[in-house]
Amino acid sequence: MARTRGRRAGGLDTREAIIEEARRQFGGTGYAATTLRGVAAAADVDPRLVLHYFGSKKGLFAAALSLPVDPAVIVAAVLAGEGIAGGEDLGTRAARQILRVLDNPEARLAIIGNVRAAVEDPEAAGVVRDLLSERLLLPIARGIGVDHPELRAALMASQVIGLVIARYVVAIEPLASVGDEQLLRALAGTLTGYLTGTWAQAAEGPSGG
Amino acid sequence: MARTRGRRAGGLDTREAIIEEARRQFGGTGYAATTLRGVAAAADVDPRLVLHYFGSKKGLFAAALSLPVDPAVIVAAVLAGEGIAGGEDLGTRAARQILRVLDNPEARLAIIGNVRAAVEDPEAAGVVRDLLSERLLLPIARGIGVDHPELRAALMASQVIGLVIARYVVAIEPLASVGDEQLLRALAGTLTGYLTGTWAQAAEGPSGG
DNA sequence: AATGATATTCTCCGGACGGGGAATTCGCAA
DNA sequence: TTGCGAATTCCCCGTCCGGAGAATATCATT
Repeated sequence: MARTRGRRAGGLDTREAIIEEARRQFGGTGYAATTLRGVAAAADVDPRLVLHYFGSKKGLFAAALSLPVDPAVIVAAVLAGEGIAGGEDLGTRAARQILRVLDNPEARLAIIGNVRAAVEDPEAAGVVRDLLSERLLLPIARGIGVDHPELRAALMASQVIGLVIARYVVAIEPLASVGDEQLLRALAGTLTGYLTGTWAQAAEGPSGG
Repeated sequence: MARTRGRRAGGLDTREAIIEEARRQFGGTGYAATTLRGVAAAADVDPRLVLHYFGSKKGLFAAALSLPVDPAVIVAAVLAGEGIAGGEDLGTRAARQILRVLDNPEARLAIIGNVRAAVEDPEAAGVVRDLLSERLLLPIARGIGVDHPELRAALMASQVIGLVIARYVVAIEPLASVGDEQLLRALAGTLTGYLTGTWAQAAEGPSGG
């Protein structure tokens, strides 16, 4: 607990410390359960300072959990296979990119925080929907010229969301601690099925039982 | 808004009305965002009455969102294929049962509420983990005698969780409004892959990078 | 008709939260 | 060395929440 009022001595970057702690708490406990007071306490700072820097709780959230990766880059990597050993199928490349992003602790916390917020708040849900489905997975599905690209993208999004929650939030074992190679193969199979499977044709019966 | 104090006239089942409204709110907005006062207001009742019946907010949650289906029955149905047209593979039968449960509005709200709560609260996460993974999907994986049943069950759980969130919470289109037949085929493929795929063998290196 | 149980409400409390006003102290430039 | 702006703190407010005590009206039983 700091005591003396006024500006602190030494050039410590307090603002960055607040952001870091906010990332940890938004990612670890969700939007609603994270309080300005809690972040401030953990960052050893007066709550008013958090507001001073970020204006509001939403401002803090936006500052802390803006994605440190560019979706377009990932899309290009998946479609072209650049920087990856050749010969892999599309689903494997997509799975590899997704797991690679989730391996970066900063990006992982940001993604978890956003997904958690999406479950809590409809507005945040829109952000996740736009980013994950429309900006990341839909371009991939469109890029390979398959039928029903939107549905395929949405299904992939569902698996990615489920993976994030099951592995990092609910922590279902042994999924939470499984090695990346094994997880990669499993996930690749699912994504391949969603991307290029032949299940997408509509049934003939109008309301068959 | 009711006004007169004391017991109401007529044999209306107020308790059931409260449970129904609680189910709607827990499922629709999550645990934290649901308030006793909000449920009480929607049920046209004094907040104290909710506490009188259920003791606490957690008590209300438990009463409202206890699953109206028995996991063991579903497991048996999937493993034996009873009541279902024969000749279907295991993944299709599992997918069919899952979608069937999600088609029941009461069960769906309960499941959504539990999944939402699992994302918010670690304790609720334990409940979901236990129910979905250990009581439902793990017995299925064990029942068919395949390797790594725990991992297969966890992966299936991740897809089910993701489906619930993507379809009903985040409402990603066209997944939210796709027909059951199409969704069944897509989901069946994934579950079959997780249940019987050959990806589960471990890599040879003990800690290879 | 009396009586006890139950359903239902009103009023209140302590605590936490998001946010704002204003004071204090430091860094930096003139 | 004076002064301005930024950083940091203390104190405050209104609101909402979960929950408890006590009063009142109806139901069920005798």
